[in-house]
Amino acid sequence: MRIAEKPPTVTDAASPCLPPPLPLDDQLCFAIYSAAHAMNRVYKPLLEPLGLTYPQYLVLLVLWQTDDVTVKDLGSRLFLDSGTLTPLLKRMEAAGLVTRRRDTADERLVRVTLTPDGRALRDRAGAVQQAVGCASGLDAAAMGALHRALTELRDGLKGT
Amino acid sequence: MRIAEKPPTVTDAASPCLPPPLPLDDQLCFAIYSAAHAMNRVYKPLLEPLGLTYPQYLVLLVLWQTDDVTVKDLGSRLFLDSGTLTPLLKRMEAAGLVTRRRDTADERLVRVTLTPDGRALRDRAGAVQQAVGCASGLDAAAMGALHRALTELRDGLKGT
DNA sequence: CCGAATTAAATTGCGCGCAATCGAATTGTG
DNA sequence: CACAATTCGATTGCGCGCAATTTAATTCGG
Repeated sequence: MRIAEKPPTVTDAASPCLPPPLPLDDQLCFAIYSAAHAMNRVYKPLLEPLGLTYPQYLVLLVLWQTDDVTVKDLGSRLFLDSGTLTPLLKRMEAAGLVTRRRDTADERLVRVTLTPDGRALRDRAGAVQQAVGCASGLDAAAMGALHRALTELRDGLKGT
Repeated sequence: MRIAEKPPTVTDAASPCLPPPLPLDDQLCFAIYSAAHAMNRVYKPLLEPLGLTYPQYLVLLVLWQTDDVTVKDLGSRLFLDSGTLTPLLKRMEAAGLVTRRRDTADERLVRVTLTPDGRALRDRAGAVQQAVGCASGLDAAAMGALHRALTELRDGLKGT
């Protein structure tokens, strides 16, 4: 079952015991991979004036919704672990955007909170989202369908 | 769940015409971002027995289709640059999967070719793709629609 | 021809992303 | 209470991914 139309160059002989690998451009994984990088390349120049990387922007999205969360909470929301988040949060703390301190009741937990500077960046995020939405070139319905399909795929893969 | 004291929303009043940022889970960029990482997490244990990372696997997908390509060709097909590909290809060369040598006619070019070992891995790639296809939990039609939408999005973002 | 502009890779530096491991704190069990 | 198991975060090591710069080869303009 091919995902896209038959590619021009490669001709598959009638299926042997093991099928030969699908060509690159027919594979869903590469469509996701390359779209993710393309998206990151759009965000990068928009976030640079805010002094943010894309993952740092995601952390702020969480904190703007729910301030004062643990590293574990952040990780479960962003699907990242402490190996990624700890140094990232330290850089954000050094930049004055968040504070990190141990929970007094349970000293295993590190609670992450917004500083006024981190909270202030919220105002400039709307323009970033708007710019990316325009750049996507998709209408709202297509974006919605894409969003649902990707979320379903991600959650399906997670269980596996 | 903390008691919600009203945050000092000086900023909301400051720019009333700009909408507040969408929540994380509503954003297409995060759906793509998290789906890409989920996909990578599925591939990793499947590729590990082959001694491959996912980007290395993508390089092989290109070479299995078209052997003997330049680094630049690889980059344009995978949307990667030499800063990523050069060390990656050196690791693949060290692993005995590809050879890298300067084009005799134009010494600026580095031509990448499969070794017998690299070519042999092709047989084991079909099983990997099959396993991922099953893990996705999507039917062929949904995968096809997703593939088309992502490719359109990626190419739309590229021009921007 | 010769020098300037262009092109292709390599290199450097930095920020993820994750597996594996560790140490400290907490919880569970007898 | 003791003590094993669990949980959380930090740390280490490695492989991307990309911007910026460098070096070498080629092409172009005069």
